[in-house]
Amino acid sequence: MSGVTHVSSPPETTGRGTVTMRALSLLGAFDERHRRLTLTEMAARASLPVPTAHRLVGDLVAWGALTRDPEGRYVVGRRLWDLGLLSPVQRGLRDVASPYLHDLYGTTRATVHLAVRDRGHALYLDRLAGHSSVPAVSSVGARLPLHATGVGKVLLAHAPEQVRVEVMASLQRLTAYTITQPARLRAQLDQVERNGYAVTYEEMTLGACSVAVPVRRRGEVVAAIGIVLPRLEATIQRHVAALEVTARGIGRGLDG
Amino acid sequence: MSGVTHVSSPPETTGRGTVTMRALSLLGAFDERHRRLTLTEMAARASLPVPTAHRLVGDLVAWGALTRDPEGRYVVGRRLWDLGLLSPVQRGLRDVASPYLHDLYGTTRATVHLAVRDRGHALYLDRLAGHSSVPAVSSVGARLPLHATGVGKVLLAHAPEQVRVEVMASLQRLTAYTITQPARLRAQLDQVERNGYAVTYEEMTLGACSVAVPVRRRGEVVAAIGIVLPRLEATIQRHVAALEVTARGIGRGLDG
DNA sequence: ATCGGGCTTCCGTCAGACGGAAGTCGACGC
DNA sequence: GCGTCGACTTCCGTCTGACGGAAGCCCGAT
Repeated sequence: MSGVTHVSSPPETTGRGTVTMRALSLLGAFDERHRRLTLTEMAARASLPVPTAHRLVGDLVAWGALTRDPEGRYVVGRRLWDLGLLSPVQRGLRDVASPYLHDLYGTTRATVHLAVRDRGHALYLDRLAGHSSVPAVSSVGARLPLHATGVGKVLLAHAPEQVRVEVMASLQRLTAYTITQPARLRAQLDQVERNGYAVTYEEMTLGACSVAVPVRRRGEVVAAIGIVLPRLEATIQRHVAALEVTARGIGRGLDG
Repeated sequence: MSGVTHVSSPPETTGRGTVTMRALSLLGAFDERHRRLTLTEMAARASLPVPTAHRLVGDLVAWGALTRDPEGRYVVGRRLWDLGLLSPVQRGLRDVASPYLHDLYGTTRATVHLAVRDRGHALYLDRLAGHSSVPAVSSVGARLPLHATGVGKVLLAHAPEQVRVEVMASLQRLTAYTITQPARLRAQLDQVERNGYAVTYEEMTLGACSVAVPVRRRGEVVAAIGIVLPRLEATIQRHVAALEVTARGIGRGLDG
């Protein structure tokens, strides 16, 4: 470790693109809405001629980045799943937090979330949902808006001003209760910072409220945890207490 | 979907290898024991000249397959994590099973495992461990031996004869209680098949016993779930009952 | 100041990528 | 059955972008 300068950011010659980039763009053809693709579809989504895609995909399959499902469609392979788990995308955080979250789930029996901020979104790192939990849109790996979720508000309240400005610029309405006025949101964020917790009332999904608190490491907010409930009533304080215990546990775990 | 023939398996010209393969081999340089690598290390592990690796890694970083950590080392990037989650590596199974497993955890407060057989190993797809749970070596994505774990024995008992033979050929000793005699193991597997559940007594890790049952989909064993406890005593039947309820739930969920 | 290890840039050579065209395969309709 | 169609796979002549040794750079250690 020494001469760490920087990888020359891609000049993007707008030409053909390197072979590597082309191969990667084929992987990029997969997303939440496209988990199974035919060769032709992949080629189209990656803007590559079919024979070229065919060659590259051959390599990807040989290595295990892709596999074919029973119908012959291509799907993301096991090897990428393995690699993904290796990613330090907050891996330390997930590993440390996991037992605490399960304990919390055991206590509350509510859907539990662990999220970090990824640019202008809340990135869900873990999610525990029992069977009887409130149905929710979240899932591990999902990116949800910062302004309409419990963990999102916490993360936003502790984000740099620049991020807040960007997010405020387009507050998408998701339900009748979504906060779409920048001023109101800003007021809430101030409260979140003061109170140390955030709440939402059906702002993301009807029938789902949430409470969330920050996870701090050496004082700095590194993540947020929250629970989702059908309604909050007067139970907020109790939940906040449980969440805070958990958050402190995780914070300590991160240092150890 | 039609002319599904087959991707010509790599003739492996033993030459330089395609660009794509080289890029992938750089990703392959990462594993559980090498999560953070310098450029030079990656190049060495992939048997590539440093300047070549540098160019390829540049692309991988630009695309998001790799990132640099604060110290300048390379680590698996967020985008691969995303992709990995997309992998159908039993994704349906994990998604369906998740709530059931959480319920089971809520009831037993023991470490809960969900695993499938991957060749001669048990591949752990999910793992719930509370804080007070028995410390265990397992983790999501891990591959553990079939002969020394609860879920492993279940999966092995329902595996094709060929797999059983292969596994029997080398029964690695892990603790003083690991079963290393093929005959004894085979007798146990017969019992597992008859009884419908498997148990282990500190065969993988000292201080950790386990009970496991198969998850069936339309009669066929597709996975196994199990719990880990400090000891089993006379509680086996109760745990088996809880596990079976869960397994049936998952099995039904898979069909729905 | 000097050294060494690792990262980055250069650039002349040429291996290997490229992709249009043609061949194959299976499904479907008549 | 036969023809059509869509999708996959193979071929192969062209030529581009990959290759990697050498040199330069940067930083920390001596």
